[in-house]
Amino acid sequence: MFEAYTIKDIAKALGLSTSTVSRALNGSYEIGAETKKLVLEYAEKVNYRPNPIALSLKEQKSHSIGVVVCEVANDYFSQAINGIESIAYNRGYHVIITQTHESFDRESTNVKHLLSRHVDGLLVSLSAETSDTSQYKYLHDKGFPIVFFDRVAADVNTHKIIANNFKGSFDATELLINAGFTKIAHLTNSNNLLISRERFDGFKAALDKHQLDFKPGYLKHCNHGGMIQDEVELAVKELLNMDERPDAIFVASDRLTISCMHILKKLGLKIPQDIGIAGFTNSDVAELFDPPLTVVRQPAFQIGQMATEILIKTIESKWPIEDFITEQVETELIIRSSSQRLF
Amino acid sequence: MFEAYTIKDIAKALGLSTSTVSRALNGSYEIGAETKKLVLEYAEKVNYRPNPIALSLKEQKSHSIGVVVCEVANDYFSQAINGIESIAYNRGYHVIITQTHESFDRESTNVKHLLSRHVDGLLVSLSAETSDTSQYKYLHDKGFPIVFFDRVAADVNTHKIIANNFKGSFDATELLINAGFTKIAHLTNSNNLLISRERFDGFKAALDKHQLDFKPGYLKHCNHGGMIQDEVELAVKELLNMDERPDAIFVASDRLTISCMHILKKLGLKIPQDIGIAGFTNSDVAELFDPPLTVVRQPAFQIGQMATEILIKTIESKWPIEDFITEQVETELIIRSSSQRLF
DNA sequence: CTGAAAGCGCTAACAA
DNA sequence: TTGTTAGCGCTTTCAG
Repeated sequence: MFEAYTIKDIAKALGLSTSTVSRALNGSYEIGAETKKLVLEYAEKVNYRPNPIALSLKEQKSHSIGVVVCEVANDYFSQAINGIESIAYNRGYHVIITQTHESFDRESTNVKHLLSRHVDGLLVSLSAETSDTSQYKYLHDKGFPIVFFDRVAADVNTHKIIANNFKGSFDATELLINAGFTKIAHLTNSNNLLISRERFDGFKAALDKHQLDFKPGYLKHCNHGGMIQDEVELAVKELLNMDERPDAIFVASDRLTISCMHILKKLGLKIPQDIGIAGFTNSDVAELFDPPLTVVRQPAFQIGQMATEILIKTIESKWPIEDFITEQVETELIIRSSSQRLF
Repeated sequence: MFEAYTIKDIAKALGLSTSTVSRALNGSYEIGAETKKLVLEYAEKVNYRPNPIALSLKEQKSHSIGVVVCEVANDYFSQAINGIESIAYNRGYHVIITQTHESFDRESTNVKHLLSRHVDGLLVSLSAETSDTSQYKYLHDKGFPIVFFDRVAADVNTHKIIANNFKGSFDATELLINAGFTKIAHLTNSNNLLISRERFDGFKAALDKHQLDFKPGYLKHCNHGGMIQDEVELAVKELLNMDERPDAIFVASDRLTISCMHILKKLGLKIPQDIGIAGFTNSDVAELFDPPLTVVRQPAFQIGQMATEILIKTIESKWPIEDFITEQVETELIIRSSSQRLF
């Protein structure tokens, strides 16, 4: 079961050469049917498994893919990783996960580490701090397979899988507007991230459509993506202390949404009586919140799967890829009572 | 940055032999200070990184560890994996994660797969369905490094990291009793799992201490660990339909606790007015629930770290390990309003 | 149809 | 102190 039989063992046992055994195992045609059968049966009997490390060394491929995300313990990313693993596993790749904790330095280090591990490709979701994407550009130009998902680099022309952030944001904002909220604040991640900008655009477009003014003071960026509780708390307090206090907040990032809820609770605000809330999150328990939370949910599992499919296809492509695709998937707006206007 | 310089390249460039370069790089003493400096400087300059695959082949070690858990998208396990990664990364190991989805067959397949990948050791948390642990016994007897965490195999004498399930359970149950609940049901995972039995024992001991009868009808097992929503729903409904309906439920597993909350909400029951609740979970948002949920929380991150430390120590031990340790860590009881008696 | 041998990158025993 | 060489498991020319 776990003793490693090698090709050599088989060759010796059967009085053949290693190359013959190798050929038999790989279904080569230039081999006698007899010998082939013999080898296959014996291999089966001893439960022979080729040594993947030897194969990797030979093929100059590690059969592993590197993943760069901000955090594993995050609903969106744990679901995405689930999707990544599910595909990778079936295709014979393993997955090396690294976390940036929203730091650009750690992101760079992780990428270098993954490369030194000779991963065959990279699945990347940028850190909130990242504005310099030159390392990816460099690698991509060299022909190294990279697929971005969710937090993509606008200026690297490779494969990307993203949600329809504009629409997700637009719909949620419009929902708040239709519910009767007129002073809607927007709490979002670092502006470095394209998703932040797209989500802001959706937010803004909904305001425009309904002839609501956009107040710059209503826009708050948490540049550490909610990693630093105090940063979020400060932002929320600033919103609440404004002369014309917002009557609702639309939050544009998973972790931020949760942090925001914690802070509003801590401050003793009633939702939605004191303030309405809607936000991006993939939490499976938003329904259980007090009050149940209106959310924009992304198909994280599928996004992980799609990104991995494309990455592996790129890795295994015989030809240099020229056409890089950007796949966009739809978000889902789940309406609950946190976005009802009750005052 | 990503061109792979090899020892051979360095040797050629410097007019040395590969072995000299190797020795210089590995800080061997049997080498001239001059040469060493030369090599190191050049290696630094071209950013030489040893090929881990070649190393693995040579050392007959993959520098990877296999992880077997039921699910990644689960608060407890995603936190544990976070801990696992944090240690493994620093020690130069990578982590291959596999999921059982609570199926014994998948668990067996995963273990075989990991072995064929030549992982150097295994970090295992059993599936709810697993009662046959012979594959682990077999491997362990062969000297293969295995560390169990959380859901351990009682009959395999290897390293184990577990929470103090008895006490966690006892304390939570006693809390419910002290709050005034007298008819406390126990919703738990498959009895195959030692943690289920330990948690039941803690539950039972608290009842005994307070002279409360244990009603067998109040004990419900969900053998699929909450993976099958209908199973949980049936169990909860059976409890609610009993002649002497329980006035509280103590839930003994992360996923089950969440499922139970979903179902009670769906059935329109008010917590804690209609029924009190406390349960094991590592959710970071239990505070936001309606009502805030009283939980038993495990130090999942640390458990992951400890398990990985011990596994790597075992892997790297020069001597066959004889003494296998079982580390027990304390749980934390976080008291919130779901366990208050309001009727 | 089958075997011998080289080579993937690296280490280590053996020579010099 | 340095170089030569074999070998880790496998595939793949090149001979036979």
